[in-house]
Amino acid sequence: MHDLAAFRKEVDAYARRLAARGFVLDVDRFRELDEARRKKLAEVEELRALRKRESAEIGKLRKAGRDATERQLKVRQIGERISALEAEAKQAEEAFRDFMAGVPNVPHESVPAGGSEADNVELKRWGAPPEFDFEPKAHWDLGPQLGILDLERAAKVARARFAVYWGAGARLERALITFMLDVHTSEHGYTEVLPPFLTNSAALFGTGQLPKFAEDLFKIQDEDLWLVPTAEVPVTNLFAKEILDAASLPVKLCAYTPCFRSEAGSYGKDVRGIIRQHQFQKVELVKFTRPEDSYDELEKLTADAEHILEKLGLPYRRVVLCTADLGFSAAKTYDLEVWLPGQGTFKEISSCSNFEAFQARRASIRMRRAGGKPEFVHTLNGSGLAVGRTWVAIVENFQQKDGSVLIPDALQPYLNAEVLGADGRLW
RNA sequence: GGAGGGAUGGCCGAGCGGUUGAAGGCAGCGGUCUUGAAAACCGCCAACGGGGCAACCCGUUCGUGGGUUCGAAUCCCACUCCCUCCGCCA
Repeated sequence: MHDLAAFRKEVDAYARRLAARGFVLDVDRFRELDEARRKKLAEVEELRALRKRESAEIGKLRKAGRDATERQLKVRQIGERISALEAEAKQAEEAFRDFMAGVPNVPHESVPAGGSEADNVELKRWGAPPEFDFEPKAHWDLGPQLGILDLERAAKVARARFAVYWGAGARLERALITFMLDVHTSEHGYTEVLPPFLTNSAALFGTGQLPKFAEDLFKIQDEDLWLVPTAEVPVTNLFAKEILDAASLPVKLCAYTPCFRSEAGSYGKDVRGIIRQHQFQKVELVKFTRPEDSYDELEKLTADAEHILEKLGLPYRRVVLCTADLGFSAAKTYDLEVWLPGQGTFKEISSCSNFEAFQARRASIRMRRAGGKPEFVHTLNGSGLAVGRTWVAIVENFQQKDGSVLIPDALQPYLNAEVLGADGRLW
């Protein structure tokens, strides 16, 4: 959601910036809806002011023991007109709000212009892709071979695009979650939270998944509850409708949750293996900052996510998304892409964004400086990291010729092992 | 699921249907005092929307949505959430 006063004042500038990300703002429609709404509002308010004055007069008359029947009749008629006008005003307000709710955030000035994801810009690379003296396998071959990944049985108990991890595979997933949370809390200063895995629609509106992207979500039947597509939703909304002390910012939270996505519209993409699943595990980083600090904090948050990859020795690159590839709520996004030898490509493993005040306005997350007025905070979040894809990256990057997988040093204490043997056991 | 109690400003908390946007306290801000700080004392302090260059004016908001009334924080109905007790249960 945008700052209405600013938006109204500079609609054309907003339209230009929105066009850069491929969104066509209907400026005429905006003006029409905005003016209609304000006109109705003014009418209603004028009548309400009149009624207020008249009612007070009646109060005085009656206190003085005088008759006010005539005035009462008159005010009753005003009341009827108010009711009628209120209904119209409400309708105009809703039409306007629906319109605004569908307008995405505008890209930050530092975001490269582009027409598609092909225009995203690589900013850095870390680590060298491993060299193999054999043909490296993809995880969808290696996992089942080791007996640690089972997609057939997952489809039996759920459906396609779910996974069952067995033995060392399950342990590896769990170790990664704990490892990531430990690093973020003890080395990067985040506070761990364990939020609900279901949220209501107000929370999803706050972060921007609703109303536009309902088809990407799983919903509980007959309840106002949805499975979380990312911990961003429950964690960002933790402070919805609150006013934080500016001195307490930035607030840095990290959370593990499973994430549930219907993946409607992604048919044919990443069909093999566990790259794209209806359920996956993720450790998420969320920050609430003062507006002037948010871009510095985005750099730090992204570096925090990168630190996990570096500790695990996984080669990756950082990409800044171009205007066309930006998500609905984001003003700027860095994607971290990990090298996957089985597929010979970099694959997104983390997405770190600054939403500026876009989510804060939708969810009403504010702060107050000493003695000042409430101001909207800036919100940020990023994966730190997607656990399932980290699992894939480890299995594919550290595979040996015999099918065993070397465990990165940083993870060894969590698995109490140095290698995941060709027999699927940890040694 | 059953019975009862509750929801008011950043926080706590009062509030006969008619200058109540709402007492009081805490916190915050400004000042007096002090070498400085604390204490004490004085003053200021809700949010959102609309209008205006501005001073300012108007409206809305006391969990949410309806209703009664000339007029609702205050009365009625429904719902949501929280607390206590009972039942069931990881």
